[in-house]
Amino acid sequence: MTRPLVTILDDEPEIRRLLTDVLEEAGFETLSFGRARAFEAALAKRTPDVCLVDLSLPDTDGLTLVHRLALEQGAVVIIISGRAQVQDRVTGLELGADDYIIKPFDPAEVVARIRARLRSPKPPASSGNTARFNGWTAHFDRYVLQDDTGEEVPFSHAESEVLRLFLESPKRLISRAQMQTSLGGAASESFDRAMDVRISRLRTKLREDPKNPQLIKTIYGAGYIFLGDVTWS
Amino acid sequence: MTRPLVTILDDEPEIRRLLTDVLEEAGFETLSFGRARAFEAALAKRTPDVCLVDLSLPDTDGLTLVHRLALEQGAVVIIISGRAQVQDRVTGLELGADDYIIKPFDPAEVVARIRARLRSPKPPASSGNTARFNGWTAHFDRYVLQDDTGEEVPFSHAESEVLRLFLESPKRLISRAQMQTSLGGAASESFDRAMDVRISRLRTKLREDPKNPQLIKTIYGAGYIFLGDVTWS
DNA sequence: AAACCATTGTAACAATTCGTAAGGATTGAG
DNA sequence: CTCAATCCTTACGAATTGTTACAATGGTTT
Repeated sequence: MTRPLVTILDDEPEIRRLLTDVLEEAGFETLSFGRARAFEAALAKRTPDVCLVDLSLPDTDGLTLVHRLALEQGAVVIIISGRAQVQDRVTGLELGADDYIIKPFDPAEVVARIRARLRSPKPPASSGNTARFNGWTAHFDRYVLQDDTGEEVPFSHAESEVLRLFLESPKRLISRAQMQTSLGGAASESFDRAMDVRISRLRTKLREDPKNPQLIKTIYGAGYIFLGDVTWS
Repeated sequence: MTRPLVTILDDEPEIRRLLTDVLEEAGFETLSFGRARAFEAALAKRTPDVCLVDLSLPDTDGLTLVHRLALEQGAVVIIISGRAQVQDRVTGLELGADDYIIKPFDPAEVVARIRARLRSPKPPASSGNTARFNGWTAHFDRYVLQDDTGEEVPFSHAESEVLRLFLESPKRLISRAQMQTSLGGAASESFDRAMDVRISRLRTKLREDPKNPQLIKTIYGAGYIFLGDVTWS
């Protein structure tokens, strides 16, 4: 539970198994995925400390994923790739990866490099932490909402996940299933009303009129739409 | 702002010249040495930001040097070695090196890896043991916190580890798992509550309001964020 | 329109996670 | 060995979040 979480994203099951074994042995918690979508779904549940990513994935642009991981999530990102070209390594590192390991790799070296990265912390996130919308300013670094008069309303981590999802996709329908996977991962099978409760609590903090919400609108049978005009800074 | 200083320690003149050229081109200041003794003499003058070290040096034990550089000087240490054995890399990284590049190397990759390391600045270890933040000055050499009025509050070693971790990564979510590895890392199992206690004591010394902490914020289920504006010196 | 079912809102409760006081184990100095 | 300092462990109260239950709402059928 308190061991560092390492996520493995690679489409080869053998690689996943090898890494899982050696990392568990080394005292890490592991989660492995073969597809980027499943991986992203799990991200919100618990931010991993280290992400091992293979770039040659079938269903996404790996470099974009690396960029988002490194900058927004603040995780240590290590690319593991069969592409041995120097240019690949350089661009991978420039995009924010913390290390680049070439296949075939030695498991012991992977462990050593992970440990080396965990020793030195990452710099503070400089941007992408604040969003303004309709009289509110959301400070995701401080977990605080600020209204026009400067009054502050704190929000929790669970609420921040929902709010961030809305603010990243304003004026677009977000289905319940989308939220579920985006926030809860492969959660409980029986209906997860936790999402509704999160949104309910968020609405309260945004001082929405329950009868006539202006910002978070419910689309019966489909999902939710966030109707604010969002500016990130 | 001055350009980052990269020192090159390698007994092959050609390698030194190649690295010097490419690093100067990339916007770094460089100093190169063929012997460890000359290198150490130069250390006293100005601590480099990055040290490129070849392990197979004639006049010293390279690994010891790496260890001292990494721990005492707080520089980024990158080993460049012809020894390709995995075990060499693992021990090099475990001794505190931040990266390990194998000869023959591509200059562009060396530059990319240096840049990647400089993105996350290493904590100043022996030089620069003082950090200022929000009305406080932390003296890690004396284990003392000083407030604006000059009043001093001593803190213990355990507290200093936590505080240092926070001051190195301000405004970033730090997971408990991350803390565990950063603070000694060994697999003491029920470490979880001890961490809470450390933070609790630190908060008391920083005179935080337990109901509304301004500096060390708890993110339920996720970790902690230190919200100070930190300047190291 | 009324009746009916599906979906959503939310209050109340339970489970989980966190804060911290108190006591005991460990370490180091004399 | 004793004492003192430090730090881990334990234990219990507090805060946050998920779950359940039921009311309210929207849509559909009769």
